[in-house]
Amino acid sequence: MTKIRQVHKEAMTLGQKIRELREQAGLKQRELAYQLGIGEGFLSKVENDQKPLKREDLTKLNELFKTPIKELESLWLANKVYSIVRDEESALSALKVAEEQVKYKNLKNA
Amino acid sequence: MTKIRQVHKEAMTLGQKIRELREQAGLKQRELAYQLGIGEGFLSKVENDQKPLKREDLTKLNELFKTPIKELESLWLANKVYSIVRDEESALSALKVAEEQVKYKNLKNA
DNA sequence: TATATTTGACCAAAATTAGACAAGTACATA
DNA sequence: TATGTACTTGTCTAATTTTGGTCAAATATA
Repeated sequence: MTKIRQVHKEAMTLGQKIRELREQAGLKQRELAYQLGIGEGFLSKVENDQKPLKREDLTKLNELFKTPIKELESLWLANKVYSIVRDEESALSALKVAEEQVKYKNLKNA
Repeated sequence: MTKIRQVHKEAMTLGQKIRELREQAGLKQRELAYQLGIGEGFLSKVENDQKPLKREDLTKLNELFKTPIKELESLWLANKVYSIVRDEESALSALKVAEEQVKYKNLKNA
């Protein structure tokens, strides 16, 4: 059994994911925005990753779209992380270090 | 030629690094704190990664200790990242996603 | 008992968040 | 061409968070 290499692994962001879900559900921005209790302009920015979404809203999205909540949360957190390393020269090495720290911590309280 | 596995790769934090440098230079906290223009209590927190250091202070540290500035900056940034993913369940996957995003961005403006 | 370090409580100032709102685009089509 | 619909974007703002500490008291440590 050969392992298939993932050739084009998409670097999906939360905004892209939300847009995808919304379109699959056939909703307009205004409709989804209404469900979330925000304005359509704001949702547009969220989908373009120009504004972060409140964390609680992930739950609402999850109820609407029945997508694995872990995925949304992971993308949400990734956006936060990315926004602080985005224009840093040492972005990649910092991420590696942080990763080690997380792993190390997980070991300790395992 | 066999690849040697790194058995105990140190997950060094900025605080640990600063303490190491300070002790190697034979300085007391109060002395280094004075050089940096901060109180000893604050430096203690910095060394224990309970408070972040101002970024400019990295430069001062670098002048004092002649350590590669990139390393300090990377650790400094890593601390910021770690502080936001620290108690998140999806910390690791979020870091992976963020990493992909950084790589993707680097590709684009390469 | 000194000396060194840690910790908790507190704080002002600065930055970020979570939006609203209006104006601007894009695009289809009557 | 004009019009409508969907989306984007710039500017503004109040409220909240974070930053960058201080100081005194509590703990090591020698």
